[in-house]
Amino acid sequence: MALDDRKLDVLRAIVEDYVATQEPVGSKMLVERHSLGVSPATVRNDMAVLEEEGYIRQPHTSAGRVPTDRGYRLFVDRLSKVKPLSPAERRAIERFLIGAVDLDDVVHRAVRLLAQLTRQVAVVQYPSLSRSSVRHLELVPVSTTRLLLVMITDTGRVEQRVVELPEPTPVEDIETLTRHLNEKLVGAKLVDTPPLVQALADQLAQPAMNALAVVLLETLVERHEERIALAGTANLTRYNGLDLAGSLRPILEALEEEVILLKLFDEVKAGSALVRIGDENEYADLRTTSVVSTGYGPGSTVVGGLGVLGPTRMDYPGTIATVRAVARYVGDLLTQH
Amino acid sequence: MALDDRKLDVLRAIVEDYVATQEPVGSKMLVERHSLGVSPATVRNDMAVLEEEGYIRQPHTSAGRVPTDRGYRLFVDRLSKVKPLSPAERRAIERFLIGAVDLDDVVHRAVRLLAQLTRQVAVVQYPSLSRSSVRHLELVPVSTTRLLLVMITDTGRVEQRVVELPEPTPVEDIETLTRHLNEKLVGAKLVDTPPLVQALADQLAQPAMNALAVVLLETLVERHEERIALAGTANLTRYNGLDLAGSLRPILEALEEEVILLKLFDEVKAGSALVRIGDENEYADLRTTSVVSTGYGPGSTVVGGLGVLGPTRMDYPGTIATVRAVARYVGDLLTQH
DNA sequence: GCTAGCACTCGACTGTAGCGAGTGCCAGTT
DNA sequence: AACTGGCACTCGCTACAGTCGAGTGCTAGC
Repeated sequence: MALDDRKLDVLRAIVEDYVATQEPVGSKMLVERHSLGVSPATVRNDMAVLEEEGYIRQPHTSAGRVPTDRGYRLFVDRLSKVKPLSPAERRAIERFLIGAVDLDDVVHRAVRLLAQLTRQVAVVQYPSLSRSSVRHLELVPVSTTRLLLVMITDTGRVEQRVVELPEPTPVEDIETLTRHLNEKLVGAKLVDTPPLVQALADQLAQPAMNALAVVLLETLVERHEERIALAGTANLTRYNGLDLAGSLRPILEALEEEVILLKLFDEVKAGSALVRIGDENEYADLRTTSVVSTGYGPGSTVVGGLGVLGPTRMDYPGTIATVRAVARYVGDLLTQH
Repeated sequence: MALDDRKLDVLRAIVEDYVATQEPVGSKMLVERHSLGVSPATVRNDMAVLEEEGYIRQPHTSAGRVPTDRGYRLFVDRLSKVKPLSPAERRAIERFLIGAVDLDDVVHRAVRLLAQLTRQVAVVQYPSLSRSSVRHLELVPVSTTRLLLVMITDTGRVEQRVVELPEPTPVEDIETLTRHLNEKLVGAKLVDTPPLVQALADQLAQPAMNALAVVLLETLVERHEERIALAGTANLTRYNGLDLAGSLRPILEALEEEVILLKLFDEVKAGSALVRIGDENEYADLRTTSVVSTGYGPGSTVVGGLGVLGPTRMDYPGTIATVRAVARYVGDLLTQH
């Protein structure tokens, strides 16, 4: 059965009220607070239909209605209007991010800002290595058989690895190697480097280069080392109505697993927010939460993801607006650095 | 009044039982579970004295006794025997830390291990910059008026900063500068670098070097950039008997403040554990918790701190043993890298 | 198609009673 | 002098019954 406009209005009103009060909303309250132009009884009939269709449900027989995941989904897709950021928020974002001195700083500031503005848990992925390109490579001799490989990417990330050399190698050779590496690799996307590295190794046919190639290929490209920053876990205590051990612990545990967090950003695009509501989340432990995420990067490219995690009963329009705004600012900052 | 041996035995028994059961312990239980050789009534008299002296207290008139912060302090100082690590734990530590590939990896593994073994919140400070020395400096030109300063320390930390040059500087000059910097600074403790940098700036009297000197002095030395890794916040949900908003939130908030966490390691020494119980903590929000911390580093030097935070009712001997063991292994690992 | 009215449900809250772990004190024993 | 057994007392916890009220579904009427 198709839902007519009024039923959709009722659903919207239920979601908005429930998000605001965190209490099941009844028919009387609803007509009082929203000018729906009909009586509570009519609303009750509409509610019955909405419940039958699975958009809302009753916690107990004698309680008001609460949106289901499906109800939130409909709300997000069709009912919510975009909520523009207040000038105050906009200023807060600018002021907060402007003083960042390096990439670490940008990420840390962004994640704290996001947590503060949304009053939820914020997650920011560092610019992904696989999506970055090489700006500079440096080989630092530590001993005659060991050197440190330092790679700097265009997004400002710095990665280092220890390389064990198969035989003592004079400093001059290392310097030549550095020059060769930079000539070949600077400017290349990380995903495109493997053949280049291989070609270089074949061309030079030098033990040191071979060891280096192994490290480059294995640790930097295949096993993409991703990093994550997290903030606002204290906001989880705002969900009242959940017990400590039962509900909070699994969420906190999930938040400590980088693998899980990274999956949140798997399908993000720049500019538009991705919303996963309750059951739509891949991980069972996060099925009581919703995740709003988006991609960021210079222009409209995506070098990493950021987002917010909170109860399914969250202010979706506001959260979406904030997440997108912060992502845009972070992207802009990256182009400068 | 001096406490005789039996009263101290009673206190020890109370602490051990309370830590094990998390429930106030009464006189009857106590004589049943420990062979004290006296009757409950006698124990009650002893308890009355211990309470008068402030070592234990009654949550309610008709409840058993619970140790006070003062009671735990006495227990830690005089009553607890060192608990040696089980071979299983020892093996777990070795196996877990052995595969670490770089500093980040060491720190992350250590903090997770610590959280897992103690079932509490673990905190590990990255090797402090101010206590490290310079291994290598690199200047990477980004544009003609901007370059990236990368510093690698002997503990494996890599720090980078963007330097704005006052005027376009040719690449050759940058290379000379790099050579000079490394000649002067490599091997020096970071705290000792300011006069060296200043001398170099005076000697060269070059605009680029001056800009560089400012960045080096200000960001790397004066404002010591410290980093922290955290794990096991989910273990906070094990404290039952605390309410979400009232008790958990302030702790989670404190854990997100790097400044607060760093203070935990202010006075650590290598080899011995520092225990701060309840009220002894500087920050009001952590007055319901205890912190066991120690320093780590190659040999008996201290380059950073690590520790564990949990309820005042924690297993002090076990926690102290674990914290010290992990610190020793981390220190050893750093000497290898 | 909407509304007013009504009987019904059921969670939240309140007050009462009984239970039991634990205590303090005192008189008696070693 | 130190310890013990006994006893009256306290008080939090649980169970239970009763009341209240928000909210519902249904039906008859507009």
